[in-house]
Amino acid sequence: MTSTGARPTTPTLDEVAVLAGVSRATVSRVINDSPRVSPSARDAVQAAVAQLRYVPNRMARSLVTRRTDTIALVLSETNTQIFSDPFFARIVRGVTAALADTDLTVVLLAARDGREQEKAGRYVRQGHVDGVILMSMHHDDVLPAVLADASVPLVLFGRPLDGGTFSYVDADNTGGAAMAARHLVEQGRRRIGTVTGPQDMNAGIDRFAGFRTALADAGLPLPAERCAKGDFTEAGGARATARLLEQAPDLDAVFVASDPMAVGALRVLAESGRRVPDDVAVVGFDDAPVAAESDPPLTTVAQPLTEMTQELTDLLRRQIEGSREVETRICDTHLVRRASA
Amino acid sequence: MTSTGARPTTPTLDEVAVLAGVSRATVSRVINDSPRVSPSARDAVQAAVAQLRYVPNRMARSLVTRRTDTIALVLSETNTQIFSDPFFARIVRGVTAALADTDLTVVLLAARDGREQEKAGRYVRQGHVDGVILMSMHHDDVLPAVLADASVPLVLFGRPLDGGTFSYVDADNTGGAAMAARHLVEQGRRRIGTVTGPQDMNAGIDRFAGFRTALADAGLPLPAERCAKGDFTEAGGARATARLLEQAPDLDAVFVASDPMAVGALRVLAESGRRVPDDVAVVGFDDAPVAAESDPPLTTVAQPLTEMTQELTDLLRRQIEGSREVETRICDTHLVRRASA
DNA sequence: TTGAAAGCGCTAACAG
DNA sequence: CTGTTAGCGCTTTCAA
Repeated sequence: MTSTGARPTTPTLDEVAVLAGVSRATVSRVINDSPRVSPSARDAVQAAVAQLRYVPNRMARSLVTRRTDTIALVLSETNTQIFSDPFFARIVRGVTAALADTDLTVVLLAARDGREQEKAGRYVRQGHVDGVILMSMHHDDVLPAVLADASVPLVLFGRPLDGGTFSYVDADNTGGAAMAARHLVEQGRRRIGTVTGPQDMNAGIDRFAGFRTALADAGLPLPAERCAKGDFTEAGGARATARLLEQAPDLDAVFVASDPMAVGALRVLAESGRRVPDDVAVVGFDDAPVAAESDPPLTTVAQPLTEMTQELTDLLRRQIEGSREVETRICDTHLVRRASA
Repeated sequence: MTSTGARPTTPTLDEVAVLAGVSRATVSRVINDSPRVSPSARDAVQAAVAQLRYVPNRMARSLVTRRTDTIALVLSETNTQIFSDPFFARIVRGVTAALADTDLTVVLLAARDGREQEKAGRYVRQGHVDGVILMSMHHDDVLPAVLADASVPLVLFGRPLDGGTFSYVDADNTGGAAMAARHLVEQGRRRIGTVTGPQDMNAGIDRFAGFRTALADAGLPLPAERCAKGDFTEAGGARATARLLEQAPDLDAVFVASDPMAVGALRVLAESGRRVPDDVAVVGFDDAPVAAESDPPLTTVAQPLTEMTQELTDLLRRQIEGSREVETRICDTHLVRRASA
C-alpha cells in the first residue's frame, strides 16, 4: 500500500498491446471496431482495455484522422434574455437528440459579444470541432463569414437575412403565418390584429409578411393600429398585447408571432378587463405546450422541431463528409388546434 | 487563376518556418510568446503567420502539452424546463465572463439523461477539456464520481448532498434565508409563511432550514399551513403561492426560496383578490432584477453572481494547476431592498 | 538566440 | 488476420 502521491499515468495503446500480447495496430483495430480481427485477439485486447481502464487519447487520434467527432452549436446572440429563451433550449434538445445515437458529441458555445464570438471562432478554427451549427438571428454576425472562410462545415438555423451563401434550415414562416391568418378568417374573424416579431430578423419579417398577405388576399384590412411590435420575449409579448388592446379594442382575433410572446399575450388577455379577441393563433415549435387550455382558444402554427433538427444535423454531416454544396431546407408547418376552455 | 477544387491545405508550422527563414522551434517560440526570440526573427515569423493565415493545430499541441485550454461547464439536469431557467443562463454568463480575458474557452455540455451524461463523461475523460464545472442539483448524479475517478479536475456549483469529497462553491443559503426571516420580523411581521424549494436539493433544504431556525429564534411559530413546497420554477412558485394564500389567508409576509418562483409568486399575489402579504423576501442572484417595482414590496437575499463564478473558475484553475486539495467556498449574501410600489 | 532531434499516442498503409 | 513502419503538427530538451 505504498501510496505515493504519484499521479497515475494514463495507460496508452502500447501498454494495452503489451498486456494483450498483440501489436498496437491490433489494439487500434479493436478500438475502432475493425472486422479484421480474430475473436481471440479481440477478447485479449478487450480484457486488457478493461483491466487497464484504457481510454483512447482523442488528441492523438484526431491528429491523424483529422476528425474530432464533435460539433459545435454556437449560440451567437447578444441578448442575454434570449439565451434563456425556451426557444434555444428546444433547439439544443432537438440537436442533441438527433445526435443521440451517433458518436458525435455536441458542445455549446455561448457567443454573446464580440469577444466571445471571436473566441468561439478561434476555437472552431483551431480544429476542435468537425462542423458548426450556428444560431444567430442577426445580420451583422460575422461568424458565418469567418467560419466559411476557414472552410469549416457550417449550417445555420434560420434563414440568414443575406441568404444564398450558406446552408440553412428554417420553418416555412411565411406559409405558416398565412395559414394562421386564413384559419382565423375561416373562423369568421374580420378584425384581426397581430403581435409581430422584430422586423430586423427574418423570422419576424416573414411571419408578418405571410400574415399581411393572407389578410389582403381575403380582402381584409390591416390598419396600423392592429399591429404591435414585440421582440419574441414573453415580457415583450405582454407589452405589445396591452398596447394592441389599447389601440384597437374591437379586435376579434390576434396572431402572435412567437411562442414565448404568446405566454405574455395570453396573460394580458386573461387579465384584461376589456373585451378580448375571440381567437388567437401563435407560431411555435410542435412540442411546445404553449397553453394546454386557454381562453380565448388557441391555434398553433406548429414548426416540426424534430424534423428541423434532424435536417440540421443531416445537412451538417453531409458537409462534413465533404459536400461543398449549399443546401437549404424549408420545413412545413401545420396547424394545431388546442382545446378551448 | 487555376481554381481546382483542391481543398486548401491548412498551413503548418513548417511552412511558416520556411517562409520566415527560421526553424520550426523558433516559430513555436513566437507562437507561444517566448521571450527568447530576437525581434527580427519574431517579425519575420509574424509576417509569415499573417501571410499564410496560419492557425496552430490544437490537437497537435495538446498531444504534447497535455492541455486543451478548454473547460467544460456541464449542465447535468434531467428537467428540460430547468435548462432554460434564467438561473442556468446566469451561471453560464458568469463563468464565461470570469474567463473572458483568459485563454480558456468554455464549452457547455448538456447532459439531460443517462445517455447524455455518459456521453459527456466520455467526452471529458477522452481529454477534450482540462477541467469541469458541474451544475447538478441531484444527488443521484454519477458524473462527479466518474470524473473524480478519472482524476479530472472538478468543481461543483452548489454544495452536493453528500458533500465533503468534492470541491464546490455555494452561496450561504442558510445564512441568507435566516437574514431574510429576521428582516421580515424586524419589519414587524408576525405571521410569516414560505414558498420553499424542493427538499431533495441542498439549496431548498438549507433555505428552509435557515428560515425556520430564524423564526424559531424570534419566538415565532411556523405552522405547516404557512409552508408550501415549490420546485424552483416560475409555474411552481405560482401554484405554491396560490396554495399558501388558500391555507393561510392571514399571512403578513412570505419568504420565497428562489427568484424564478418569485416571478410566479408575485403574479399570483398581484392577481389575488384575497388579502395579500405586506412583505415578500426572495432569494436570487444579485444581478437579477426580480421585480424592479413590486407590490407588495420586495427584498432580495442577493447571491453574488460574479464572486461565485469567479471563485468557481479560480478553484478549478487551481485544481488544473495540480492542486489535489478539496476546497469549498461559501459566498456571503446580502439583503437588497427594492423600491416599493 | 537558435536549430536539430526526439517524441506525444494514435492510425493507416503495406507487407507478410 | 497481424505486425512493421511511417508519420499527423507541435513542443521541448539539448547543444551549438
